[in-house]
Amino acid sequence: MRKPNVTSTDVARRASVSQSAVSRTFTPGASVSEKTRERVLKASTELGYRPNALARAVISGRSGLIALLVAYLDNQFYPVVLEKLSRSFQEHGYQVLLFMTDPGRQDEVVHQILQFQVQGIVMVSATLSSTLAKECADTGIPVVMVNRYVATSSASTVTSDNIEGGRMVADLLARGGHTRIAYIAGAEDSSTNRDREAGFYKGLAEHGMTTIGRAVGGYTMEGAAQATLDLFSKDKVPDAIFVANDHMAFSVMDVIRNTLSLRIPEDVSIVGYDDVPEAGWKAYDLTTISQSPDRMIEETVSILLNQLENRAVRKRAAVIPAQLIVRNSTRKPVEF
Amino acid sequence: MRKPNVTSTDVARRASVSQSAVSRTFTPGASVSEKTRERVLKASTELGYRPNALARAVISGRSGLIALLVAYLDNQFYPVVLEKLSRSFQEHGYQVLLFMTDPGRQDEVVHQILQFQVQGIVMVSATLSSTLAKECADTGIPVVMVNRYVATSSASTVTSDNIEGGRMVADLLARGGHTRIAYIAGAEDSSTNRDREAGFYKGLAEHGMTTIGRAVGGYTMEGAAQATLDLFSKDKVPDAIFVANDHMAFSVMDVIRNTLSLRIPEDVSIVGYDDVPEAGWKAYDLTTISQSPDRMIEETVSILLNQLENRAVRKRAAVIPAQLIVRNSTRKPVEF
DNA sequence: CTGAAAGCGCTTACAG
DNA sequence: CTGAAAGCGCTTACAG
Repeated sequence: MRKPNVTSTDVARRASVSQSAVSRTFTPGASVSEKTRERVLKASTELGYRPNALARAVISGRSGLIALLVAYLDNQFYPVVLEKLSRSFQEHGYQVLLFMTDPGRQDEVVHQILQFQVQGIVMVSATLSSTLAKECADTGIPVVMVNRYVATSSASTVTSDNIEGGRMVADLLARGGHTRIAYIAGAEDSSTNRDREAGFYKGLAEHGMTTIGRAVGGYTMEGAAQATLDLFSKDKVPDAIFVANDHMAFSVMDVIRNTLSLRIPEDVSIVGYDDVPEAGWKAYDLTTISQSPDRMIEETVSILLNQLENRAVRKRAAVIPAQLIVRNSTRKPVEF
Repeated sequence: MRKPNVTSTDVARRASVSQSAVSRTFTPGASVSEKTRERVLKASTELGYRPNALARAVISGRSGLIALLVAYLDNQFYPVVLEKLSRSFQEHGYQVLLFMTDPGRQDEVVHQILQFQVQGIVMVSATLSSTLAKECADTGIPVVMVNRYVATSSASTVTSDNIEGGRMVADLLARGGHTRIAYIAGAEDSSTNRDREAGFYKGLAEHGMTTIGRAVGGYTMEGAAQATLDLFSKDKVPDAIFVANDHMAFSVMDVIRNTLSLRIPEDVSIVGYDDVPEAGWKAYDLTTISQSPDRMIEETVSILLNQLENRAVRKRAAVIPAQLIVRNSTRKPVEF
């Protein structure tokens, strides 16, 4: 037996009150007498009534929906962020509309998003074309990009202090006595890669050093494996590699140990970036930089909710301090 | 400059047609002349009109929303499933509403879900109380539980053939010449654990064998680490362990190698379940059972969409064949 | 093919 | 506090 959808009118009839009274009962802060409220609640339970959130959204202009755009989840950093973000929005009374985007097809997806009257958009490691960013801004929908930075955009950004993070890695490797340092890049066009690399070179320069090699892994494990082989096919092989993120670093470590039969950290030190859960697993025990996902999420939610409540607020760019996590994939600096 | 929301009426006015004509232009299959359509489209572009999907949902009774309930994402199996499911629903024209649930608070969450008039619910490794399952059934909202099975429920289920999977593991270990075999369980009350364990014992029995020990890891890495220490603190230590899932198996392997200083597979063989991406990483190279997530997702989407289109369809229980993936965490059977 | 009109389920001034 | 009424943006018979 399938119940036809129960509406506020049905409840009103049963409780012998007006439809408005039913609506008020389910509107926090609306004025209803205790007696009316009780009758409405009783009738609602009996009929199995549940307010239609969609109709409410249409009339109130507040959908309670936040769109979350994610490009891929194989790098464990994203599930972590996704889970924390979702929980946080839920706790604040918002629902999360999830969109998996393909690079390049993001604009198409955003069109769908806008149809659903989302109140805000969070993009994780994905960037919005400037046209679309403007479109959102015009519509008054705040956009926060997490882990990516686009200068021209009207969107807010939340990123780790990638430049400082890169610098810290350089410092650790330099003080560890490494002399043949290499870098494995992520996607060349990503702001995270640019900043981590820039900070890394800056940090090396402070020690009067530079890299002996560079290869591009494109943020994939396969790319990183190939990049590693490339670096070790040269005359001068690295004694330390900074890999643009942990996800690639695991692949680099596997190749170094299993294909090249070298020891970590005795022959080569490896440093990653992100401090994803696997970095703490003993098989890798990877020295890395924590992006402090908790703080990133906190900032993201706070920026977005602020903009929802006070539409005058301008975009913001939050930079979360980087934190060095020293494990055993790197030789210890002498001072340690 | 913030555009006020553009509505179909605005477009109608600009295009000098009726509001109905605008609506029809955006309704696939509705009858509009080419001339009208063009005028509407032109006006829409000029004004930046986008149909309000929420209003459409209210009137048509089809929200186009599917709720996805996930309990946690730290086991990489879930992000994989989540990503594939989302993409598949998107491709079929549905949007995904994501809910992270806490065990025990699932009913509360489902109440919110129902308010959003979702057309279907997919629960990944989460179970619905029977009360709530009935509530959904009454409302005519199909529910599919992935990776969990509840006999009494009116929900459809999609699971790996966990019994056969467990049996295959037993067979592999028995034929590998192991004589002191142990089992590390997941959450005792989960159907996946029950079935994997039952199949495992059944398979051992076929070889006239049984286990020498059993410990409970509760599907967490910490629990699995402790379970491993417990098993190795007995007089008779295992030479093979079947761990209820890969996520725990990684922790087991770390403890065996780093804390107990034993070799895998020379001293102990390890088998997991799920074939998550990390199982293929060389540092673990874990023998495991693939749940064939692609096929699980395919079944899930197909069951749900079928029920949406033809409400007469009853619940279904799909069982996906298990597939043994032999890597190097296990001693090879003599026949190999 | 087209427009006027009714209606989806709700919120929210408005007047009492 | 309460109800009648207008209205959110849309779809969909209905009559032409």
